[in-house]
Amino acid sequence: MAPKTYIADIAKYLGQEVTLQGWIYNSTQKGKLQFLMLRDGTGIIQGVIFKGNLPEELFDACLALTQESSVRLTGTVTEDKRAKGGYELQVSAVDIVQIAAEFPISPKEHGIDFLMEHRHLWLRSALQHAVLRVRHEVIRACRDYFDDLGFTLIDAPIFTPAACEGTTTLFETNYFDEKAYLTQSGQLYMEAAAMAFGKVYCFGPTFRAEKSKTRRHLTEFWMIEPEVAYCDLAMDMELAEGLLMKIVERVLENRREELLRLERDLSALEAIKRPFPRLDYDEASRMLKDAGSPFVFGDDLGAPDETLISQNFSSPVMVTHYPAAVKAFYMKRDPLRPERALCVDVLAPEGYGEIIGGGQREDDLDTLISRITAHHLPKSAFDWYLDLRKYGSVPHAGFGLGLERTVTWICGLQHIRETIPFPRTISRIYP
RNA sequence: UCAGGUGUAGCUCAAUCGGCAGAGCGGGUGGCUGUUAACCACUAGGUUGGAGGUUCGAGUCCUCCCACCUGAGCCA
Repeated sequence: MAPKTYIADIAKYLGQEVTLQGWIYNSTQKGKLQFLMLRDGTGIIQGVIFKGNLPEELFDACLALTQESSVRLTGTVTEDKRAKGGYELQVSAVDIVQIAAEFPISPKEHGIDFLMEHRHLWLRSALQHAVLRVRHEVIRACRDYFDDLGFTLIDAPIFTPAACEGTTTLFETNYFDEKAYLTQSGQLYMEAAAMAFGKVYCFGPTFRAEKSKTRRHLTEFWMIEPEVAYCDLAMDMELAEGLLMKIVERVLENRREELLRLERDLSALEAIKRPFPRLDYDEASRMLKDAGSPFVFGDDLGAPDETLISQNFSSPVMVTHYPAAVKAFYMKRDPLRPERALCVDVLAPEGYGEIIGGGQREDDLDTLISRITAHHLPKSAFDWYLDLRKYGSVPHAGFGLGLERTVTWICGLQHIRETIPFPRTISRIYP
């Protein structure tokens, strides 16, 4: 009985007989020869079937193998320059697990809507493997980064009683005949956790019911949100900068092959260096005005403005001190310029725009109460949050990193939707 | 919600001025011992997004509707 193995480990078995278990990625016949491209999730290898080496009925049975049929192939591993990857399997036995029905996704071109309609099958393709493996690496880098710094992972709830930020749209659910909402951010809960554990982060899904139809938006996306007690804006920015460096270093170290398959320009990632450029809102405004943007001083930066600024730098740009009026109620004001918030947005380079938003939180009870009133938020829903300012309030800060936007940038993709296994957008909840 | 665009075979797309509904791929059948999106021959495959209208005649023009795409606003 030949040992079972994975294609990723095939080099160890050169000259030996092994059994591989997988699916037919593509196949082609040439008379008495058949070539079966087998994938098993770890890689792809070509199986060669020659009529003279097999019982005739087995050779004929293999002719019936369709794309994505599941098979166990047993054969000898050989080296062959003619094969992609350098190795081949000289097949001696075939165990057909199932003959697949006609697979909708052929090796030829398809439109994005068709592919998304078949997302559950599209995941089998090489490019989607590459993107989702980079996603996995980014997640691992984030978790390792915070874990190594002594942070505690504290999961935030997904059902929440009220908006974290009053302006945006919430998904409403019926929670035993009461209204509940899907979370827009774990931040307020992380503030509670930071007062308990000092350094914390959460990593979970986030929901926004905004009717945004752009390549940067999903209705369900994942965020990594650290929160640190006794932390000011400058320390917060150091933390964010370190996280992004860690992500970039790790994907360059471990996912080079996937990035190259995605035709990512690696030099753009290799060019990223600390310290990242830091601009305050006034400097950013001047840059936009010089570039001829219709930007109005006092407004939030629009998507084209973010693109314009980030294109001027090879590393992510940190834009700070936005007008408090355009930011959330919990942002702490700059004591030197009370009309400004102690906040930071990090814009990814190459025009990718905002991937991080964060800053220092308002830690004074009375100020926070007046902000909640001014924003017309239901105070009763925030009683627990206000308790954090009553019982040992300290300066603290944190940020949220949008995972899919980060992966879009790292992979150099045009659109965010391929960076999550099953995207949810305003027009898609299937499959 | 607003602006622009698209909708034709399973998929990707053609169809001139309003004049016979087409190709490639994929599928099926046959051929080939080195294919990489193979190649060659044959073959099946259509409610042109939907409903009205104009016309001798509509994939094409008009009205309404639907779906999707790309942006804006909002945001990560």
